[in-house]
Amino acid sequence: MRKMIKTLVEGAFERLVEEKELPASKLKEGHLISVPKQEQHGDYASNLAMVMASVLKMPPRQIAEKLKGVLEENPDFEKIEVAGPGFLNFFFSDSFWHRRLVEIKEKGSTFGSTDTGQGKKVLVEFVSANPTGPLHVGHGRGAAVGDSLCRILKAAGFKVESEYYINDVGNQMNTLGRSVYLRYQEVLGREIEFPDECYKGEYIRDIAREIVEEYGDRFLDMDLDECLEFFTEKAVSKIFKGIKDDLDLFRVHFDNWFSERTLHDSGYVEETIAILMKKGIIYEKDGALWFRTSDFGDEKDRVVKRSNGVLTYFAADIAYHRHKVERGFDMLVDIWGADHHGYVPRVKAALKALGYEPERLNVLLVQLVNLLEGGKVKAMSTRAGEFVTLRQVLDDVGVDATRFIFLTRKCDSHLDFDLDVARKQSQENPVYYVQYAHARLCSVFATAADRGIELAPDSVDVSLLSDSEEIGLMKFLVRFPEVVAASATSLEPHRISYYLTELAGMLHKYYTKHRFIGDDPELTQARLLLAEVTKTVLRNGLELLGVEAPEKM
RNA sequence: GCGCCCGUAGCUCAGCUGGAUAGAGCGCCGGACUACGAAUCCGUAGGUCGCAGGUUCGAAUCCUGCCGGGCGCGCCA
Repeated sequence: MRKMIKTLVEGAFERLVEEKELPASKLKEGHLISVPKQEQHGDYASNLAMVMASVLKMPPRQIAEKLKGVLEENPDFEKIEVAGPGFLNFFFSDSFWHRRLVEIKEKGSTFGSTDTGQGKKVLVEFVSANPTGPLHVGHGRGAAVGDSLCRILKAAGFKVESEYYINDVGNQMNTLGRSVYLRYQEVLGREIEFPDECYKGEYIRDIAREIVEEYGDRFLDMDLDECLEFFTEKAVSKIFKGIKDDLDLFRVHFDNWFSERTLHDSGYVEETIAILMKKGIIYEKDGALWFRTSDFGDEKDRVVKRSNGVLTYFAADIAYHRHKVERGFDMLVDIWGADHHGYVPRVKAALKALGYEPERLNVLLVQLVNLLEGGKVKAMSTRAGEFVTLRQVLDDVGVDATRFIFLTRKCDSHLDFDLDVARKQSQENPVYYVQYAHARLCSVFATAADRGIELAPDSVDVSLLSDSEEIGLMKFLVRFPEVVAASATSLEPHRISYYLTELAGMLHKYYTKHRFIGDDPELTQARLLLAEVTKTVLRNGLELLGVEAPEKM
C-alpha cells in the first residue's frame, strides 16, 4: 500500500523534473509514506517535499503544490492536501477502500503475506535450554517470541528454519548424572551428602524414583564412575522428553534439534579452531588456546581450549555459528536470555574472524520475567531449585494467555507477568479481548445461518458501506500486511499483538453501534462481508502469534 | 571500575525506525442490555516523555554528559 503510494509520488516527481517544472535533481533517499496520527491529516502522508527542499532550494510547500497538481489526476484520491511544513496528505475515495475489501476477501487466509523477505533463508535459534532441568518461565518467553517470529517471518516471505541447540557436553552433564545418582541412593534409604554444585530441584528426585521403579536397586552398590553414564543418559532423556512435551503443549515447533556433541564428535570444532589458528587469530598462552576477540571489538581475548585440553563452550559456539552460515543461511537470529548479552561481541567477532559479515547475526536479548502474584514477586532461585516452571504457568493460566502476554512486550524490556491478571477473563487480559472479537463475529454468522441468511460475496454491493466506522475499519484492515512485514524486518512480534488489540477494539465499537444483520438484505450482505473480512484478519493475526481464534468462548 | 538494556499518566505498557495537538488498557468517578454474545461500549480526570546540553525545518525517538533501576564482566556452561 505504502509502496504503491511511494511509487506514485516518485513518478510524479520525476515527471515534474522531466517537464522542467522542478530543477533537475535526483531523488533523495529517506522520504517515506506514513500513516498520520490525526485523521484530518489524511489516510497516508508523504514528506517528500520537505526532504527535497534543501536539494531543490525551494520552499517545501511550493514543491508539494506541484506534486499535488500531478497526483490529483489519479481518480483513487478523493483529495490531496498540502499541509503543515509541506506534507502531502492523501485522502482516498470510499470506492478505493471498497475495492480493497473485496481483494482481502479473495485473499482469505493468505492475506497478510508478502514477499518482503524475497525468499531469504533465515535460521532462528531459540530456547536452547540445557537439558539439566525443566523449562522455566524465562524460557517460555523466549519460546513464544522465537516461535511467533518464525511464523511472522514466513508470512513475510522469508524461508525459515527453527532450531534448538542442545548443550549436551561438559561438566554440567556429569553433575546432572551425579545428582540423580545421589538421589537414587537416597530414595533407597542411603545416607547421602548432597554437594552444593549439584542440582537441587525436586525433579531430580522424581527421576531417581522413576529409575528405582524401572531398575530396582541394581545400582545401589555401584561406584559412581561405573554408572555415571547410565544416570546421565537416563536423566537427559527424561528431562528432554519433559522439555519437548512442554514445548508441544505451548505450540512451539522446531525444525531442527542440533546437538553440540555432534560438533565435537565429527571433529568440526577442532577443524574450526585449526582454521583460525592458521589465520593467526588463535594463539597459545599459559598452556591454553586464546581467541583474539579483542581485535574484533571485544573487551579481551577469550579461551577456546583450556590448559587441561578441554574445549570451552565458546569454542563449540564458534563452530556452531560457522556451521549455521555454511548451511547456507543468509540471516541468523539467535534469541538469548539477556543475562548472556556479554556474549554477543564474542560471537560476532568469531563470525568476522571466519570471514563472514557479523551483521548476518541478529541477537535478540529477551529480558527476564518477573512473576507476580498477590502483588509480590515470586522468588526464582535456580540454585535452591525453587523456580516456577513453564508447565506450572501453562496449567494455571493457559497457553493462549501465556503466549499473548509474552508477545505484547518488546523483548528488551523486563516483563511483569501478573498471574492474577493472566487468570482474569476480562479486558485487563487483552488476549480475551481479541479472541472475543473473533468469537462474536462467528456468533453473528451463526445467527445469520439460523435466519437462513448466507453471505454471497460475489453479489455484494460494497458501496453500501459508507459509515465512518465502516470506512475506518476497512482502512485499518488494509494495513495488516504492512504490520506483518514491519514486524518481520524489525524482528518485533509484539507489533502484531498491538495491531490485533486495536482491530478488536474497532470491531467491538462497531458492534455496539451497528447491527450486522438488519432489515435491509443488501446492507446485511455488505456488512456480513465486512464481518467476514475482519474475522479473517483476526484469525490470520492470531495464527501468527500461535494463539487460537475460538468460535465460542 | 568497564560494557549492554531500560526509564513515557497512579499501575502495566505502545509510540509505525526523525514528523503535525504524545496514545492504549487497568485503576478512580459517572453512564449504556426488550436488538446478531455486556469477556462489550460511551464519557470525565490524569504528562516537564528521568535531568541537562547538542544536531535541524522538526526530537519521546539520533549524539554527549549526568541520575536512577536491571544484567553481565571465569582456563563455567
